[in-house]
Amino acid sequence: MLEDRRLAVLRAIVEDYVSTREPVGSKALVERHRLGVSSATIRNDMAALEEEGYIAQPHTSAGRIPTDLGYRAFVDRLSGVKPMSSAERRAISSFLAGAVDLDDVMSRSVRLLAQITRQVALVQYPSLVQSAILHLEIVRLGETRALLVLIADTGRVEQRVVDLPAPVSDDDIARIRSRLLSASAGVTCSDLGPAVEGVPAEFEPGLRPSVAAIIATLLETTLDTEEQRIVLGGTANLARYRDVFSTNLEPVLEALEEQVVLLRLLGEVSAATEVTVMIGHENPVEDLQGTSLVGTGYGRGESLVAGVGVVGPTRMDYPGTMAAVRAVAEYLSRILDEN
Amino acid sequence: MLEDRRLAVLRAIVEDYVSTREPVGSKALVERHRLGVSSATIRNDMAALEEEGYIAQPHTSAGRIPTDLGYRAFVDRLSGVKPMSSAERRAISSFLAGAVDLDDVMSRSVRLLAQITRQVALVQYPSLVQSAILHLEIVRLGETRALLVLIADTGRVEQRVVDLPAPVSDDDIARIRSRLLSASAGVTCSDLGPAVEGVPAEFEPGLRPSVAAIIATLLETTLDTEEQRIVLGGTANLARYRDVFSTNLEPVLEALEEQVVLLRLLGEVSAATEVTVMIGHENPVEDLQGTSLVGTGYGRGESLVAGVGVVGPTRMDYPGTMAAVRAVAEYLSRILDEN
DNA sequence: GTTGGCACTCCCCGTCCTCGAGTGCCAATG
DNA sequence: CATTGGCACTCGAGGACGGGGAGTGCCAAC
Repeated sequence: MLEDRRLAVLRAIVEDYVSTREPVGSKALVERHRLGVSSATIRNDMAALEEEGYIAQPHTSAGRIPTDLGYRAFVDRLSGVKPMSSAERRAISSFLAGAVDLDDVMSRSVRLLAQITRQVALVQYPSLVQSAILHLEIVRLGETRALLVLIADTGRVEQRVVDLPAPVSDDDIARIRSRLLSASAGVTCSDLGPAVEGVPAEFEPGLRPSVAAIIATLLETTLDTEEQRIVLGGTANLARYRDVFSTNLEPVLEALEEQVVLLRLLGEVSAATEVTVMIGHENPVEDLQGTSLVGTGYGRGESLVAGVGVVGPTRMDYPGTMAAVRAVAEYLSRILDEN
Repeated sequence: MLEDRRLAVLRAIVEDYVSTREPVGSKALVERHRLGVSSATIRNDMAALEEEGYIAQPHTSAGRIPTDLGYRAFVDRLSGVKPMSSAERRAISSFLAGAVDLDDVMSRSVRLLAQITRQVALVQYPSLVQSAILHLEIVRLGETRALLVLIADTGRVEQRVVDLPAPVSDDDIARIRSRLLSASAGVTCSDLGPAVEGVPAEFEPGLRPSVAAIIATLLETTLDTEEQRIVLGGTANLARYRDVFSTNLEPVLEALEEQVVLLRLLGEVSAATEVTVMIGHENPVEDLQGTSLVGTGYGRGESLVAGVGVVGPTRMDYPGTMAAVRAVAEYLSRILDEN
C-alpha cells in the first residue's frame, strides 16, 4: 500500500517535471493528481524517495526533480507501453514508403524520427559484415587505377579507388571482375576472406599483385571498423533544451559529430530487439552523460544488422520516445525484409 | 588623406570588434592602433562613418560596432589577402591526401574546413549534370526489380532501385546494360536524354517498357534537382557564438538541416572561382540573415562543378576565412583533376 | 582639420529587500 | 502508526537603488 503510493508519487513527479520543466512541490502534486492524501503526507513520501536516491532538490526550499535513478525506476517499473495512434503508424509507413534507395531510406528515417520525438535521431546503415555480397563491379579508371564497387543484399553500395601495382588492361579487369564475382556472390562479408583467398594464384604471375591489391581493398572495405555509417538528424532540437544544456551545448554537438562516438553509443543499445534506455550517467560517452539514449536494433528477422535511436535530455518523454523508436525500427526491418 | 584615415578607422573597428566581441570606443582605438591622432578626431570620423551607415552604436554612450555595410566595405576595400602559412598548406594537403573515395574526400574536406575556420563548413558533391558517365551497371534484384548503379567521372556513384513493368531475365539485363553503357559512356549527364532516346526501340517489343523504365530512372537520377548533395560539419562551432545566436540558435540549426536551403546558399556563391562573401541581410535565406556566408566554386579547370563554403556570424575573421575557403577549394579542384 | 575639455547619458554590477513557494518538524488525530 | 494541519524557516527570484565608468557630442581654441 505504502510502497504503491510512493511509486505513484515518483511517477507523478517524473511526469510533471517532464511536462513543466520545473521542480515539482508537494502541493502542486496533490492538486494535479488525485492522490487522495494531503500535501504533508506527500512530503513524507518525498523525503523517503529522496533518502533512497530517486529524487533530489536543486536547493533547499525548492521542489524535487527526479535523479537518473528515479528515471530508471520510472522506465523499468512505471511507464506503461504507449501505443502509437493508427494515424501515426500510417504517417510513418507512408513517409518511408516513398524511398528510392537505401540512402533515401536512411535519411527519411532519421528525419522522421527526429520529427516525431522532437529530439536528435540516429540511424545506422545496415552493417556490411552482416550482409551478403550481391554484386561486385570493377571499373577501370586508368592504367593503374580502378574503382571497386560493392553492392550488398541490404542495399548498401560502397565504392573504393584501388591503386594497382602494375598496368592492367580492360580485358584483365573484366576477367578479374568475373572471377571475383563468382567467388563472392552470396557470401556474407565476414566470410569473404577465405572465399577469395586462393583467387590471385589463379591468374598469371604478372597480374597477381594487382588482383591481390583489389582483394585487399575489398576486404578493407568490408571488415574495416570504419565500414559502419551513421546518419543523424534533428540537431536543431537540441537548441530547444537550452535550459538543460545552456552552458555547454558545444561538447554535446561535438560528440554528435564523431562517428566513432555515435557507433559506441548505438553499439550499446542495438544488440537487442527490445528498446533499451540509457539514462544520464549510464551513457558510455562522457560528454553525453547529461543526456539519455533510447535505442534498439533492427534487421531482417532475428539477425540484427544495425541500430536506431534517439538522444535527448534525461528529462524526456520516455514512453513516447520508446514507442517511436520501436515503430521506426520495425518499419526499417520490414523494408530490409522486402529486399 | 581624410578618406584614407576614415577607412583606416573602419578597418580598426572591424578588427577590434571581431577579436574582442565588444563595441569599440574612440579611446580604446587610439590606444590599440597607431593612428597618430587624438580620440576626439576619431570621434569625428566615427560620427561621419555612422552617418554613412558603416557603423552603429547599440545604444547611446556605448562604443560602435560595424554594420553589414561596414563589413561589406571592409571585405571589398580593406581586407588584404591573408596568405596561409606553409605549415597550414601542408596540413591541408596531407589531410586530404589520405582519402580513399569521393565520400571520404567530401567528409574530410568538410571537417577540415570546419576545424580551420572554427565555423560551420559546407561542401557540395560535384554536380552530376556537369559530369560525364564513366560506367553504368544494372544488377538484377528479382524478376521485376533491378538496381541501377551510375559512376561518374567525378567519382560520384549513385544507385537507384528500378521497378520493372515486366519480368526480365538475367540475359536481357546484360544486353540492356551493355547497350546503355555504349550509348552513354563518356556522355555528359546533361546530354544524356538525346543520347539514349532511341535505345528502347532497338529491343524486342516485350522488353521495351522495361528498358524505358530503366532509362527513365537513369534520367531522373541525373537531372533531378535532388541529385545535388551537400555535407556539412562543425555545427558545434555555432554554440561558440552564443552571444550572437543566444535567443535563436534553433532556426539557424534548422536552416542548416535543409538540403534545399543549403543548395540555395551555395548556389549564390559557387558560380565563380573567386571567393564570394554574403554578409548578413545579403544572405538569401531568411533564417540565416544574422550570419555571413563565405564561399566559392570548385571544379576541373574552368568548369565549376560544385561549391564549398563556410557559414558563421557576421562578426567573423573574413580574411582568414576567405583564405581557408579558397585553399580548400583549390585542393578539391586539384583532386578532381587527378581523376 | 585637429585637439583638449567638459557635461551628459546609460549600461553594468553589486547591494538590499521583499515575496512566495516549498520544506521539515511537531503535535494532534483516527 | 500512518496521516494531517500548523508553523517557523530557508532560499532563490526578481525588483529597486545607486555608484562607477566608458563613451559620446559639442564647443572653443589652436
